[in-house]
Amino acid sequence: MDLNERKLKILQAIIRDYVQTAEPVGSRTLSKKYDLGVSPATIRNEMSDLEDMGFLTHPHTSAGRVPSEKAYRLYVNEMMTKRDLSQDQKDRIAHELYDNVTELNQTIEHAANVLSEITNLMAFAMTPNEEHETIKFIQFLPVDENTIVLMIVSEDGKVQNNAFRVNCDYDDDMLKILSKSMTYDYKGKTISEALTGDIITTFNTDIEAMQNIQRNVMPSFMRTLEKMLDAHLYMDGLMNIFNIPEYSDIDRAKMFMELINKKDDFKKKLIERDDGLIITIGTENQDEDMKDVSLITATYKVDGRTVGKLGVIGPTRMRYDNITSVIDYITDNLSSTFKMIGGDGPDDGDEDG
Amino acid sequence: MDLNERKLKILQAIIRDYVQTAEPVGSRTLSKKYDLGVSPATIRNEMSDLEDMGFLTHPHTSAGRVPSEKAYRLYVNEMMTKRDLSQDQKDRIAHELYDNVTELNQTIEHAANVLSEITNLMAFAMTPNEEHETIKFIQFLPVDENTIVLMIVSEDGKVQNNAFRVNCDYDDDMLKILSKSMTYDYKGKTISEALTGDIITTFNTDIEAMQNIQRNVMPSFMRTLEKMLDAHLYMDGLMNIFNIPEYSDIDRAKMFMELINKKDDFKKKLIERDDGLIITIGTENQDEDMKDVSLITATYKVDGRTVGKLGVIGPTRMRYDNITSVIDYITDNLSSTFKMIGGDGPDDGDEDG
DNA sequence: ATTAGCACTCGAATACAAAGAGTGCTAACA
DNA sequence: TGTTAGCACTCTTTGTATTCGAGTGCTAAT
Repeated sequence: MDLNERKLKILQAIIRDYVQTAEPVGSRTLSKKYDLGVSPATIRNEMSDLEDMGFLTHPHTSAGRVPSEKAYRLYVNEMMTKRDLSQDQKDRIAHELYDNVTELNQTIEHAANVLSEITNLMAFAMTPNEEHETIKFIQFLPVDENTIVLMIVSEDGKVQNNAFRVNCDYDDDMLKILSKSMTYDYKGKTISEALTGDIITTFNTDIEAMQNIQRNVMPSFMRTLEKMLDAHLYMDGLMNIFNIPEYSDIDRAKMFMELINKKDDFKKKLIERDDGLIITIGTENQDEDMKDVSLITATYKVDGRTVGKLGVIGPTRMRYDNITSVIDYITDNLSSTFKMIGGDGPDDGDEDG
Repeated sequence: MDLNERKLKILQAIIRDYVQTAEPVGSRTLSKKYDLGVSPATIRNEMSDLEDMGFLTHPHTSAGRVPSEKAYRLYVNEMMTKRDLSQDQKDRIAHELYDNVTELNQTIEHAANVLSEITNLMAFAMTPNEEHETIKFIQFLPVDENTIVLMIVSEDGKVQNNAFRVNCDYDDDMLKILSKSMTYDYKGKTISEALTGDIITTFNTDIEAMQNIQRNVMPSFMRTLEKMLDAHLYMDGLMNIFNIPEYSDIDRAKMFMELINKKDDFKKKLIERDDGLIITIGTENQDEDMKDVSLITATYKVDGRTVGKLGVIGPTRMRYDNITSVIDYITDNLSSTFKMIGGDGPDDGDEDG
């Protein structure tokens, strides 16, 4: 049996229709709605073949056909064409990503937001994983006699601060010396390197007190580095699941919510995925509890380096063509936004693998 | 007609039962489950009276009785007794609020988390509204030739930073002078005062360039102040709604979600509420779309000053006694935690209204 | 004043028939 | 030989009684 032109055309029509209506598609409706040039009976025969080939399934005898995962995969690989975004959509995206951009994280949050609004799905965006980010400077600031604020700034201008308490004496000058010494030693190192603990700061003035305060400060310093390393995951469009027929059953809705509510797990899954535009359909996700959702992720770049991911998650029945087009557009725009924010001097230097 | 002892006892039993089961309570089940010492027929008569008095309603003729808002209000005002928390609950709360506490915000987030887990409702916690918080110092730090990081620290050690771009020349020393001068002028002022724009910084060295950079920096400074002022709202336990019978209908679940998903609106509602433990039941909420939920909020304090709110939201049928006890316990513990973090030197000084 | 008894009500569950959408097969047709 | 009309068959959905049960409200007896 051969996947000839006509079978493809019929399969495509079924996918289109099912994606839109979420109802099994029958031969009669198909022949009425789409101009296929053959009778329902012929379509039925072809459908039967397509089912034998594994592209369609049958909820029960007297129902229409539903595309299988294999069909979606074929569609995504072979039949899908890139859509142009409407001017309105383009404007909305540009508005969210370019207007009033002061902070990286805010822009990424906006990206998740606009993606969910356009696709009507649950969308997410992850901030860059800072592993290869280099430290620019470190500063300790006194708040009161036992609270210190630590601030770490990376080359790209990302800031992480942390207030913590210590149980030893210190004064303004000591913190200044500490800041200076540690900046001297850590500047240019990546965060991962800093976290190994191999870097040891020594002081010209070998006052006991200096070493003491440093010892006291190190745990918080490490924790702050860890926090800085940690990618932040923004999610948006949770509400959309209430409009998706697949989740009109409260139990299914719950399962879906549980899946993405374990944020750390979900983040891990995202980090593990390959770069570029990746589509995994149903059981293609090795994860048992993702076996009837599809996940689309893409990476955005800064200075040609892959830094963050964004995407959508939803039922396998989704508008793969529209969604991938939107994601493409957003990642492109994000990347150019980040060229703007993230230091324009292209410090094209050593990037260690 | 008089709300005698027996009526109260029956009403209380009905409330207890309904809160637990979410099913209308009949006279027969009531007499079986609770030791009221009277027959179902008597209970029926009393129920009828209670209905006339507005404490019970009747979904339909042949159903049991359901407590009205008025009944819940009576229960909350008169019949409710404070519950002791189980040791397990106390331990969980202590664990979340005391262990590994380095940051205020994290502790508040944990408070929302543990509150939702214990009550099985949607819980929230709001960071202090910083209106009366005073500024401790202001610091501008260079990142690269046109990106500056601004950091504002309050007396209580809260930090807000912001990276932004400016279009004028500056160097390290200029930013140092700027930081020093502005700190001199703003130190001790509340954030609201700072936001009025009445404070004008002048420079000893009247170099043109200094004034120029300050002009460039002010908009971001103001925005950062605003951000600092903005209370952060943490929510937790959204998933719980899937286990609440009232929201087993997908449309109701959606309505509820929409209510709390407009985070800014919700935040505003919370800020507007009075201090202390406040319970509003159903239509007692002036808000139309909150007419069938109950909202319980409480405030926690730092140094005797009311600073933040937390609470739960859910169907009017909720365990008011358990919940208020838990909230009481958490706010007490939060307050003492914040005595710990927020500078132990009691700087009992001028607090301007 | 309390309670047993009983008729009555109304929603929920059950059963069953009819309708409708769709398939699969067969035979006729171009 | 590929295509199509026709028809029996399947299975869900919808509608309609019918029954069941929990519960009320009233009355009369205690």
